[in-house]
Amino acid sequence: MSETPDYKSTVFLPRTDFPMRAGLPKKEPGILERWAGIDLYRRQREAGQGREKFILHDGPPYANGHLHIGHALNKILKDVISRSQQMLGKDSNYVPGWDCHGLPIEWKIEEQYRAKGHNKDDIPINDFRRECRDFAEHWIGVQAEEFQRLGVIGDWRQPYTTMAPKAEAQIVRELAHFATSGALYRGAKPVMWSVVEKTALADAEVEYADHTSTTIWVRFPVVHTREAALEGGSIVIWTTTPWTMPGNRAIAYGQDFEYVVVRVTATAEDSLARKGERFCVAAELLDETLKTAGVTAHEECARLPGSALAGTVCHHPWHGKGYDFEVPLLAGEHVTTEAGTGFVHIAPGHGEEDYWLGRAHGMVPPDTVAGDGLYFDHVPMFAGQHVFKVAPKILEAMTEAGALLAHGKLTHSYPHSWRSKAPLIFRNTPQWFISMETDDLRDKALAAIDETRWVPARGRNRIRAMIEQRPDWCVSRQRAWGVPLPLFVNRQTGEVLKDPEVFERIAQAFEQETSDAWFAADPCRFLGNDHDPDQWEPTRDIVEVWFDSGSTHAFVLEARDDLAWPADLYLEGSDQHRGWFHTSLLESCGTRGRAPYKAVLTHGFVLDEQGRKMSKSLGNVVSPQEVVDQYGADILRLWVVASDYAGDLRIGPEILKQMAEMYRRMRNTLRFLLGALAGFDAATEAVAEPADMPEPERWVLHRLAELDAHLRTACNDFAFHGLFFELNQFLTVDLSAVYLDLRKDALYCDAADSPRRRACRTVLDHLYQCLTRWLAPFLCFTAEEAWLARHPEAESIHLELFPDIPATWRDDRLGAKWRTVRDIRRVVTGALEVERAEKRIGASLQAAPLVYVTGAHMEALEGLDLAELAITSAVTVIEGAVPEGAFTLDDVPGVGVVPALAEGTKCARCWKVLPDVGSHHHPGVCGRCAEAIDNPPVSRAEA
RNA sequence: GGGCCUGUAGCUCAGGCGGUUAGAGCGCACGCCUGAUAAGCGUGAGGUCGCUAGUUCGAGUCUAGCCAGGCCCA
Repeated sequence: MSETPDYKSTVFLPRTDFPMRAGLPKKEPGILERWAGIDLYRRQREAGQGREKFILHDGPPYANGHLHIGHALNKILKDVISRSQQMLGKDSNYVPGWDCHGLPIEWKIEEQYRAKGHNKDDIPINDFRRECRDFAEHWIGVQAEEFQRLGVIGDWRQPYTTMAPKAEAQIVRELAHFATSGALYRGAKPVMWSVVEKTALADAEVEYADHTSTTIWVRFPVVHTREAALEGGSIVIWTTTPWTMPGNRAIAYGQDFEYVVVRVTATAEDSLARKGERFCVAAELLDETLKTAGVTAHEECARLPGSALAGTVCHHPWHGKGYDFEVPLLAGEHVTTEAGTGFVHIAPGHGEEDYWLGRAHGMVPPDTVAGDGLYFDHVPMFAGQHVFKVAPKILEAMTEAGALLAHGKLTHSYPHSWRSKAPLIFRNTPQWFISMETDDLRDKALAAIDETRWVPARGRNRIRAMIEQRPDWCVSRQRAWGVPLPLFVNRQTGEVLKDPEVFERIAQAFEQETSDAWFAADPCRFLGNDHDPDQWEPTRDIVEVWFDSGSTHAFVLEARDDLAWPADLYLEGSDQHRGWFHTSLLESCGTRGRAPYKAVLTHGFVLDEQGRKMSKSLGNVVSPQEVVDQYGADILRLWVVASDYAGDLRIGPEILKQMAEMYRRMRNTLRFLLGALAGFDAATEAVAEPADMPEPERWVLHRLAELDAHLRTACNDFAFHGLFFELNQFLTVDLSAVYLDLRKDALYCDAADSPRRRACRTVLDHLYQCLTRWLAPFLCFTAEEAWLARHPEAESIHLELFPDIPATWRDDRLGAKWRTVRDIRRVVTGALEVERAEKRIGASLQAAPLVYVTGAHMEALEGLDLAELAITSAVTVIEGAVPEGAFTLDDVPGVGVVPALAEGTKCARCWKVLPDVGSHHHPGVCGRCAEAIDNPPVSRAEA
């Protein structure tokens, strides 16, 4: 017996330098450098010349800290969409931007001054603003680095910012639009006010905490009414803020509530109620009110609907003591019957809803409380007193007036200052508003909502509801860091100067010198010769930052030649229905009559693995920097596209591990393809037509055609998680477990130029071409790495397009046929597993089972070699009844497998067990292998 | 407190008009291979479909309420 040689060197094993382990955290920065080196962004623009544009307009993040996971989600999603549109054949130009003005930065700078012992008010305003500007500048640099590390491609050399001189200038022009149309007006609004810090607070500065308030039930004597039962009686209101009583100007009732008028017939000893008096409260709250007031017996005089109260007028309880006005009853939507009396006392200077209700009825809010919490000198009875200490005196005065029906204490959730923790008050302040009605802004916005595509569709309802009921847009802020409100107000008439030339002079100055010019320059410079500076007073407010970002469409999309207006897509978290989507819509509808976007995509929020909000105290915060350092940006990107971001999404250690697992499968598939394609030359080796290929190859091409359709749908719908699920399924089930597994034999052992092997390598080449390009928008680093591994001379996969899939690849009949084939295969592998467990076989090539099938199955196997499919050395297929004892699967009726060992000897080269092994001139091998050894590949690359 | 939304195996997701034992991949357990090898293949165990009522012959799928969580607003 001759020695059997080692044939391993004659087998075509995979050869590639593409490493199994990615080492992404180290590798990705190198790829980024390469992109910077070839100026990939610029090359993409050149490649996109003349193509249809796709403009995803970036919603500007706020420049004040490191990125968190929500930023990463948002930016990666934008990048993935932008890149996929580019590869669909468009010119997808993405210009990132930043929101720079506003409170959080102002706070930070204030804090720095305080730390140095300076008072903000002592600093020249433009020095202060300079520091804010520098601060924003710094964080823009940091965030730009962090975004780019995630693989986000865009015009990082010329991003936009809301504090750029051109942006500030355009914001002036946008405001001029509203000012000249008359939509901008000066009004008054109660704002959350801290009497400790003597300043208005923004929403973000307010926190809610428990607070104990004095509650009072107060009679308002009725002086005019249509209801006889009310004559001579009183309306009882309930409030938790007695200090607002001097500001009372009206009483609100619920239009649809039932009210009842009662006469008191008996009272408890300490009751403030009087026998014989009549008063009115909501029927639902009568019992509680009577109990609180110590009324022990009563009779009902009348029941009436809320609507009957219209036109009823009361006197203020302190009528005759300086409060000599009428207090009308008004229908109010915010009245509830959850607590109180069903009547809400209205102080238009001290509550948002009060203000708007008063405004709707032409009331001018009275000024009652100064910034330090003291009543103004002109307030009768309480001048100079502090609102937080006045409750006992109010009670006393009410009692004296005979108006107090009851009082108590209530602990409830109440707004407090974030800084001082002191309770807040609502205080009336003059502000500038853009009217929702004057110029039909509300109607325009609602119409624009209908013309916009909202993804997911529910976004439409959400923003619609907000626009329908939102009050006028308050655009002024009493702060320092922002675009100055560029208005001149007539000192006598209060009228706004509407001269377009003045606005343009302001804009020009801002464009030259930033908006600091407003504070530095003499007003004459803007007013010119036509207007007397003694008559016109410049405003000292700044523009609220939402107006800044709401104008980005103007100073970015319209201003840049390489972009387009309106945008194809705005894409932000669902909170932006109230934010950027909302203000951009209003701004654009007000100035241009339509939305600045054609479509709006929203994603949810990132939560931890348990679905909870991330917080430092819970210790469940996942930072993008950590993920990038530990796993790499491609893993984070995979997480984004594999998640269903229509709702909230979760991230945590286990989820990331799973993503890394999925990535491994993708990477190893690419690696296998690269290895198996070593030396493949499509020009000489490829099989052109599917018709000339074996069926497994045609089936894979069919699956690629299906996936291609799915990919294009996913890109157009901006929804990728279904695609990634199917892609993973394809790689795992179709390729790794079936096609690649069964083709290893042909790839490794067939003669280099066997038709079967050539067809297989052709398909592997298609697989490689498709997978690398398909993955490019998503796993932008790995796709590039895999692309360059095979095309070292190429510039970048990101200059390629998605491949065009020939229509001939799609074969739905074959797809159906293969579902049956796979069923049969499952029965065979199941049967082999039993043999394996019984230690009768190890490798499947030791087996040569008998497979019993029906006629239908026989048809499905037509043209196929079941042994090849099942990776056994032989198979005998028998059309006929399944014999007793054969292996079967419940869900594959009609198929039975009787195991048998393959006959013959194991081929030393291909490891199949075959009868002819040893009968050829090369010892220990089968006929095919003997021939393959004699016909080594022609090309050197193949060797 | 109000508006919008979410809740199917450990994880990510499927489950047209309500209809037999609720699916997949990953992970896990066990086994195989040792020519994709810190890889590959196979088999298996995992679910009161958030909870409770109701409609129905029949509900993960329809209705109501509740619970938990998220976003926005107060």
